[in-house]
This record gives sequence, C-alpha cells and structure tokens, in this order.
Amino acid sequence: MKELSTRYNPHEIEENIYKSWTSANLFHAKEDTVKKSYCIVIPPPNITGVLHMGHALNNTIQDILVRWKRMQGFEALWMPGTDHAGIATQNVVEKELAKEGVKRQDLGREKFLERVWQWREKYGSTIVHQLKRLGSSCDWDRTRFTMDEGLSDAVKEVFIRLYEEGLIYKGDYIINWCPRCGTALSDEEAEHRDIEGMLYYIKYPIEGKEKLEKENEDYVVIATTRPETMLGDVAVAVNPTDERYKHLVEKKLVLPLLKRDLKIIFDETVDPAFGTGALKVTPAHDPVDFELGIRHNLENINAMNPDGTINAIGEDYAGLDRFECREAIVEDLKQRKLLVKTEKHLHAVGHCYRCHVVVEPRLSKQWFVKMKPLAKEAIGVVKEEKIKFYPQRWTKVYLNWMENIRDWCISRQIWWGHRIPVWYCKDCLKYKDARDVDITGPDKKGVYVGREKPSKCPTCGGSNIEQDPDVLDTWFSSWLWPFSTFGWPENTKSLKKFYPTDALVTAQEIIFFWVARMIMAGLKFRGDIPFKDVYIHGTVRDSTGTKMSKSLGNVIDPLDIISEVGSDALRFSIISITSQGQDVFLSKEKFEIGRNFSNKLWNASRYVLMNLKEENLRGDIEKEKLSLADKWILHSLNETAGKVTASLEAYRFNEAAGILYDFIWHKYCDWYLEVSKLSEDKETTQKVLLKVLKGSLKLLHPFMPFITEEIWQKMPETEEKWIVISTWPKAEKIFSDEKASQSMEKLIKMITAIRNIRSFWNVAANEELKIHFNAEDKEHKDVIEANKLYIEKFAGCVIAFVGKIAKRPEESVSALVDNVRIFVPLGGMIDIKKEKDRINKKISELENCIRGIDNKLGNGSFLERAPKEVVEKERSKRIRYEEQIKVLKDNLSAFD
RNA sequence: GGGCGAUUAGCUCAGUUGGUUUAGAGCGCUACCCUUACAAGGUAGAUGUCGUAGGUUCGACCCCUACAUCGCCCACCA
Repeated sequence: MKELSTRYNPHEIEENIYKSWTSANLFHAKEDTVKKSYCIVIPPPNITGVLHMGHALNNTIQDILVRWKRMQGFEALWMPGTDHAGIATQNVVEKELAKEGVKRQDLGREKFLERVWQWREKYGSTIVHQLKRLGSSCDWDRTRFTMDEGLSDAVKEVFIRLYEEGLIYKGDYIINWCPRCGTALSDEEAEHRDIEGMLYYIKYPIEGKEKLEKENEDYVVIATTRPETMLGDVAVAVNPTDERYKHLVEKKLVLPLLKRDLKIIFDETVDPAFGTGALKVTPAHDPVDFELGIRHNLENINAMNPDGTINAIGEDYAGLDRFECREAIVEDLKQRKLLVKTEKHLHAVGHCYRCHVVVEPRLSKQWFVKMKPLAKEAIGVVKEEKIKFYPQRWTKVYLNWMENIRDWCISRQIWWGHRIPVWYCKDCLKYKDARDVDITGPDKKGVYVGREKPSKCPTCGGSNIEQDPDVLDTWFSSWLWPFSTFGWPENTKSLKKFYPTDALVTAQEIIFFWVARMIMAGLKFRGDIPFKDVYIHGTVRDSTGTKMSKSLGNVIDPLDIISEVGSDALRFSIISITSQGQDVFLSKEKFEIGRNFSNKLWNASRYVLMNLKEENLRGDIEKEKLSLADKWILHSLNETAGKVTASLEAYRFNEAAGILYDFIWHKYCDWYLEVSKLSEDKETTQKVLLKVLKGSLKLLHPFMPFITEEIWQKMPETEEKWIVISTWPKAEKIFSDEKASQSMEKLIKMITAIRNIRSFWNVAANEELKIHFNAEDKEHKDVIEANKLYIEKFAGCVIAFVGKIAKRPEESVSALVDNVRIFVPLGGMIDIKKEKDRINKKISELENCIRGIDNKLGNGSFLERAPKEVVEKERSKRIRYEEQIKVLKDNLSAFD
C-alpha cells in the first residue's frame, strides 16, 4: 500500500500533478463525441495582466464548474486565451521605449508593432502560466489570442458585414478623449469618479456694455466647472421661460478675454435652477452643448490639441496645458473683475480606464456602431430568460443599460490592434489626413471596405490608396470571442459542438464592456445566444472595503498565498468565504480555513492509507456486515453528494464547500475515523473507510484539485486512474438508511451528553464514570447495547445498567437525550454548592421558553390555522423542556 | 437624480421558497487534554433585544412601509 508523506507539502505535489494531467491530455475536449458538451468561455485576461485575487476567484469558480461537469460525463471545455488590450499594451511598450529615450513616432508604425509583438512573445503568457498554478483545467491546446489570424479574420468579417448593413458609420461627434493616450475612448472606458471641483461664476458682458457700469444689468453671469473651455464658447443658452433673461432677446454677449461675439439662445433643456440658469455653450467640448449646437445651428470651435494643450484659437493661452490654462484664465478673470465667485462643487469626472488621466469630451471624427438595432434582440433573450443572470438582480442592470444604449465608438488612435479594414483613394478624396475623410455622403467614392488592400481604386482605378490609420477597440474583437475562437465565420466542428456555450463567469465590471456586447454579437452573427447562464461574482476587496489594486498597494498576491499555503488552500478558502454575488473582503488570515482543511484531509487520508491491508479490500461491501456507524457514514455520504450537487447546480459554491467541510471534518474525521479504530470487523471497516474517502475526494476534487489527485494516486488501484476524469458520485440507494442514520445521531448525542456531564460537573479526566441508562423502549436499548463499546470508549465510562430504572442511583446527576435518561452517580466526586446557581439559572431560562410556547398554544387561531405538524412540534418542544427542567431539578435534589 | 447591495456572537461572515435553525460557521475567548492521522489537533463551554420604528401573518432574520448608517453602479449635476 502506498503512503502519504508525514507532512502535507503542497509545493511538492502541485507542479508534478499539473504536469501529469496535461501530459495525459485530460483537459482536452473533443468535438466529435456524442457526449453532451459543457462549455465555459474564459473572460480573456489581457496580456499586460498579472494574476490578482479577482482572477483567482473567477478562475476557481470556473474550474469548479468545468471539473464538476467533466466528472459528470460531459464533454467539458474551458476555452482559454488572452486579449491584446490595445491601449494598455501600447502604453506598456511605450514606457519601455521611453527608458531608452525613444518615442513610438521615432520608430514608426511597423517597427513599433514589431516591438509590441516581441513584448507579447516575452510577457504575454505570464498570466497563462499563473492560471495554471491555480489548477485551471483549460483546454490549453485551444488557447487563443485576439490578434491571432483566425480571430482577426472574424473581426474583419464583422466590420464589413456591419458596414454593409449601415450599422457602422464614421462621423463627427463628441467622444471621450484621453489626452495622455492620445485616443478616443468609448463611454464605458471613461470611468466616472466624484471629484470635488469648483464652480466658477463668470460675468459675460452684454454687447455694447463692456464697461459693466450697471451692476446686474450689463452682463450675464454664467457658471462653469471648466473655465478653460470658454475659449471655444459660441453662445449662451437660457431657458425660454426664465424671466430673468427675457430682456436678452435679440441681444448678444461678448466672450471675456477673447472678445468673441456670443449669440443668446433659448432652449428648454437648460435648467433654470442650476447655477445662474445661464449656460455657456461650447459645442466642441461638451456633449450637451454639442446637441445644443446642432439644434441652434452653431459653429463648433475646437480650442484644444489632441494632447490637451490649447491651440491657436486660444490666442494668448495657446500652448498651455488645459489645467494650467484653467488657472491662468481664472487669474485673468479675477484681475478684470469678471469672476463673481467660486463655489465648491461635487461632480462626476471621467477618467481614462487605462491611465486614469481626466478625459476630455472632444469633438472628433470617429467610427461608430449603431447599437439600438443590435440591442433589440439582446433585450428579448434576457427577458425571455433564455439567458439568465445569477444573482438575478443583474438582469435589471443589464436591461437598463441595453434599453438606453448609445452608439459605440470603436476607433482608436493607437497602433496596436486590428486596423480598420477601410481604404481611401487619395486621388478621389483629396485629403490631407486619412483620418479626416468624410464618408457620410451617399456616394462613397474612393472608399473601399474589404479584407485586403485593393490593388486599385474601385472608383478611379488609381493606385494612390491608403488604409484608415486607426485601429479598433479591443472589445470589438472580444465581443466575438464565444464564436471567433471556434473558427467562425467557418462553420467548424467545434463551433457546432460547443456553441452556444453554457456558462459565463465574470465580475460586474465588465457586464457592459463584454457580456452585453457578446450577447449582441452572438445573436447577430450566429443567430443564437452565446451562453445560457451568466454568473456574476463579487469584487475582491481588502478588509477596509477598498477594491484591491496594484496602485493602491493593498493587494494580497495570490502567488504569495500559493507559496504559503498552496493552491488548494487558496481555492478552498476563497470559495468558502464568497457567498453568491457578494463582494469579498479579504485578509490573509482567511486563508487559514483552507490551509487547516487541507492539512486535516491529508492527515486523515494518511491514516486511512496507513491502515489499509490489501487482503481486506477484496470484494464488495457486504451489506449485512455493516455496523451502525458504517451505515450512518455511507448514508451521510449519499446525502452529501446530493447536497453538493444541488448547491453547484444553483451556483452556490460557498454552500457546497461548507457541506463538504462539515462532512469530511465533523462526520468522517471526528466520528467515523475514531469509531473505525475500535472496529473488530477490519475488513468491512476498511472497505467503508476507503469508499467514503474516495467519495469525499471526488466531491472535493473540483474545489481542491491537487491534493485530491495526489491522494487518489496513492490509493489502491481501480479502473479510475485519474480523479479528474472519474465519475461524479451520486446517491447509492442501497446505502440509504435513514433509520440507522438517526440512531447513530442519537448515539452521538448520548456520548456528547456524557462528556458534557463530566465537563459540566468538573469531574476529573481520570475518574471513570458509571452510567445508568433509563431506556424504556427496545429501540434505544438495542442501540445502546449494540454500541456499548463506543459509548464506554468515547465517553470514558463503564455502562452499569441499561433498561427501565425503578429507583435512581444514589447521588446521581442526569442528562436527557430524546427520551433516554442518563444517570451518573457522582457521590464524593464533586462539590455541589458551586454548581447550584448555574443550574437554577438554566431552569429559569427553560421556564421562560415554556411560557412562550404556552402563549402560542393558547392562541385559538394558531391551533386552527397552523399545520398539524407545527402544532405537534410546539407540543413536543414543550414536553422536552419540561423534562429537561425535571432532570435539572432532580440533579439538584440528588445531593439534598 | 435613478438603481442596487449591506446592517446577524468580540471579529469576519453564512442563513436558498416565512414553520425541522428553541439563530449557524470560522477566527478569537474559557476549561481540560501532547488519546500512536492531525496542536494547522481533540473534548466540552460561554457569548446574539438578527440596524431602528411600524405593518402583514396563527407564526418574521426572512415579506411590506418608513427611517438611519456604510458601500457600489448608472446618468449630458453646465
């Protein structure tokens, strides 16, 4: 018989186990089987990522699901991969170049991209290796990257199809602009954070009254949070119903500092209650103003360069950074007595989700996807519950976003990513910068949208052709992931087998970025949902509730935890403390749960293996030979298997972990293992020990893959060579024995009661108690007599009498278990006086409970309307309490 | 402005459709034990007006209403 090492050492086993799994190709899912598939799509971590606790939680959940389903006999596939993270990766590589004193512009596009690919070769799979350390059972052969050829083809295909349907367009709109990254962002990529800023109240003089002689008459006060944008002002807007500004009809204002003429416009969207009720209108720098501009036919004046500095429009301010400019303008206004006041003002300011710089709403020509037509079906499938969210409350969040969806800005002014598959003919279009080409008109002369560069212009036949310089949003490739990874647009075997997939496990942060868009893409291009269940887990936070992030330095690194306690302990701990959809507050101590549990499991298994003898294991378990404890533990294993399966089906992972913890620790180890030491029928006991251990290991395997496999490999050989692909335990009817189970529970209660008496009455550990059982019914009597040995051994006593007791033993205290009275003579062993108060207190507590029950039972409607069982339960409760009081009083009187 | 979550033992949290929970776990605490699988352990124990105030019900930690505190998300809060 093989043995386990004396000490549990996760590091020794984890790496080897993982290697042996992958070399045996156990995670590979085949597309040509008749088995039903179960597929999970991994949220592709981005290649600049480093494993953090969020990944650890996310991947553990997915691994549990996929291992469980694999054991249930599904052709289970967990599709791994990474995304190219356009902006993030470009930033990383640019930083690297900066150390060498080089800018990407110095290298040029092609050379720079070479560098990015080199970087990707070197570091891009870091996260993948880290996921392996967690035990993730992905089908690594299928690993995909969003910039792979196949996936890039899918991106082109989708772009072209959407373009041809008129769902992709190019146009001038206000977008979120990151001045540091130098690119447009989508709405979702601008993170709004509440910032305490200033609201500046500025006097805008009425034309002809620039001297401001009359207070409150010669000027209008406007309030703004971004004074620097006044350089692009073209008008001032007020609400048409606002009495204060009626006199302004037909008048003009003069923009301070630049002396530009400003129209006065009247628009109902202006809120008279905000600020002064007068709004400066800057169409090129604010989305609201942009809309106003369209409605009132205003000019767009863009006062800012792409890098956030002021351009020539700003005259004296040109060249200043936007925030320097703000200070300068405020100062100048003060000097000219045009600044009325400033107020503190809390408002949400957008920040770049990659570099955290404040984003600038900026008018710019970009590519967009029309989302409303795509959203329609995506709303339907969720409303019809074809796709379900767990927890359900996210449905509302999803629908709310989908119903108010806005067009998606997909072009990025960076180099790393999928180039927009559009070509322009310079001769036809006569542009300076391809980015500025306007294609909104009906005849798209000189514009070619296709997979490859055309050899000549389709309009003029010329060869002066250039591709659009921009690349696509990374999410424009990620949203295709559930089918592009299977070879779409080709209808591959894998696609047919695994699409739609079953579950998507992710965090709330990317519901909009990714989940929602995948649903739209799946429906649009595959005509079917991409997955059935969406499980949204909580965010991992530190113990103060702050989201863990590298920049805050509050991270608990999963790799550190793995090297301290092992991957299994990490997994088990994090799953145990994460209830469905709730955020996780983490501290290092929490990993002790898993560490202690692994240790317990290891030692228990070690003990079992140590004692197994091959000759005892031949043949099946003979049912007639089973002891009460055998029946109980087998029954309990059945129950556990059922409960764990049910919990997993409902995505209640912490519950499943808790059930296993309780069963393995408190039933198998605490009781069955101890009982087994006294067994006389070694053969049966060892068979049961082994059977239950194997069942437990299987149930635990999805949660703690390494330790369970390691122990499994040390077990006597069976047909199931690997626990990874062993069959998931089901309740076995022949071992279902409710009655035996209850008897054993009673026996445990009796043993506990006797131990309790010793402790309660402060009896020394070496005193041997003499027990008298008043067991009138045969059932209890039989149980006690049949298990005499256990009671005596575990409670440190001898059984003096079992049966109907006519006269209680002298100076004896007692306890009550169900209807069995246990008497223990303590004559001379203890000092009763000390204990009296305690007992009296107990008695009055119980009397209180009885009063409560009497109130209920005295209530007519309770008796009428409550189900019989409930009333009965109350009655029996009352009887139990009364009996307990009687016992306690007896105990006191025993020493009178 | 809208939406969502949390509030349960000293700490961190479970508690699935209201009645098998007279409210559970882990940690911590108290007492005893190194019993030949495990001291990262064993045995026994103490600790809760389940945020506040009402309501529905025969019955509420669970459902409804209001309030309080903390946190998150969304929104064109100039």
